[in-house]
Amino acid sequence: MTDRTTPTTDKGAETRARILETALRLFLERGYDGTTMRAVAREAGVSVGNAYYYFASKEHLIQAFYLRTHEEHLAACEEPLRTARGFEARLLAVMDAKLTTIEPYHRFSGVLFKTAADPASPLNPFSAESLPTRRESTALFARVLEGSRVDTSSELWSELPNLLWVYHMGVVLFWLHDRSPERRRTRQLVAHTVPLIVRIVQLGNLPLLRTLTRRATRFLRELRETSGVDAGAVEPSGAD
Amino acid sequence: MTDRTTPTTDKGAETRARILETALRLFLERGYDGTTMRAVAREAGVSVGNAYYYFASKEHLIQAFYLRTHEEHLAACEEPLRTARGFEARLLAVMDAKLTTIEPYHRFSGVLFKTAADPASPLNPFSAESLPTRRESTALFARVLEGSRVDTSSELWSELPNLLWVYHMGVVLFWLHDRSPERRRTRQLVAHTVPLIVRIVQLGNLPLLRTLTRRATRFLRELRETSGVDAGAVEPSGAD
DNA sequence: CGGCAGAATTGAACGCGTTCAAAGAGAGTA
DNA sequence: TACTCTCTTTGAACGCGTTCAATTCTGCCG
Repeated sequence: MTDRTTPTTDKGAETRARILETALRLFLERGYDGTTMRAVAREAGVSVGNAYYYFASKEHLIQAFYLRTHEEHLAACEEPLRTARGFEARLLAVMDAKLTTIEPYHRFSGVLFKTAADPASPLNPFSAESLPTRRESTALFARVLEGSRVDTSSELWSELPNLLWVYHMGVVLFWLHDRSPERRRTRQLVAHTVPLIVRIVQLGNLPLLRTLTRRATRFLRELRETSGVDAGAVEPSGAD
Repeated sequence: MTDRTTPTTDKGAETRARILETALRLFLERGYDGTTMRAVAREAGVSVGNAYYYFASKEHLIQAFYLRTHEEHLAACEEPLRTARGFEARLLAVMDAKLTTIEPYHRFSGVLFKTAADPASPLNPFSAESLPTRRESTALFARVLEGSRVDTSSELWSELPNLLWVYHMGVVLFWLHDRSPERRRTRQLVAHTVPLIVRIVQLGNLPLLRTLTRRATRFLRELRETSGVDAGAVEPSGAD
């Protein structure tokens, strides 16, 4: 959860929202380190203690960002996933939407990732706390496949949504370190790697590579199942 | 660099070493957050200000850890790389050495990675500040290839050391989140992925896959060259 | 109306990482 | 010895995130 206390009164909910909006605004204006909890409280018209009544820490305010971009990304994918046909076009659309969605937050994304990378942080993408979000993301990639003409008999089929999620995390990692204007290099990375992925998935069905694919798939499943934070194999038909 | 000031006198060098050793000991005893700069200074018999004279920040003390494990890893690879033959055996040996080397630091590795993940941090593996270390690592993987019987005519040849370095970073990332006893899951990951990598490299030379390999290689090189922090293509013969 | 329980709010205080003006120590020079 | 320059060391002070005992607000019951 993002907050320590879910407000029970309307007034409380309003205070909480005011603190959150102020924090997000200041983060964008001054960056994470440049924003103090005292400043957030002052500009929101409350005391510091009150901010901590609704948010357990400064990091938890950042988490609100993460959730916001995630939801924006889901929304931005709706239209392309309804219209686009073919694996490549659909994957490209989803990745493009991701980069467009997170672009405004690049300047302080370092802090976001910094806390997200900490295995103990609730922001960590592998943590139990962010499991719902991860499930939604994985389901998104399942939908990418669903509308594609990818051979569903492939051994890789059931593991592909998870693999694509990992790929997408890798792209975000690259994006974080991308200092080129308008994140052109990340755009290039996507433009080059998406067709590559499409080709590899196709090739995975060749008789020559069957054994390799099977071994890889079996290991991936085992890895997922022995993990404490399994997002599950996402069957396109079962995804919501 | 790890320090702000390189001591010019013997006494200064001694003080610096005492602070560093105390810090590393306390980090292991109490963890990163449990260790205060005041405690480090007290136990080292100096003032807080003095600690900051030699180390720009608490994070810079952590960087000493990183450098230490890196050097331990290089040393641990010497013997296997002299004796082991074949791509698979050599890569396995290097990865095994890595996991063994970093194991003692797993309990506070979260903090290490947390700061390392920040693009602005000097600890960041992609930063200019850690370029020398990255070069050494990449050269290590070049040596893995050097003693192997991998077809050097492969388009992939010159990019492989960099790719293996990225693979090795991925394994470390996995390791950070691995809560299994003795990091068994990471060991499994290596045991399964190393043979997979060997196979893929071999397959990359098949006529059928030539085009794919060439496209991938060209993009990798371009990516590396347009990057501000290029570790360079490491030719095995030129590696030291 | 009075009283009360729980939610909401306060702000002083704590411990932390970090800074900096000032003082000390030591070596070279006249 | 006295002066000076640079390297080293000091510790009080600053601003930060965070905590918590105390207070105020709010709706509800008798």
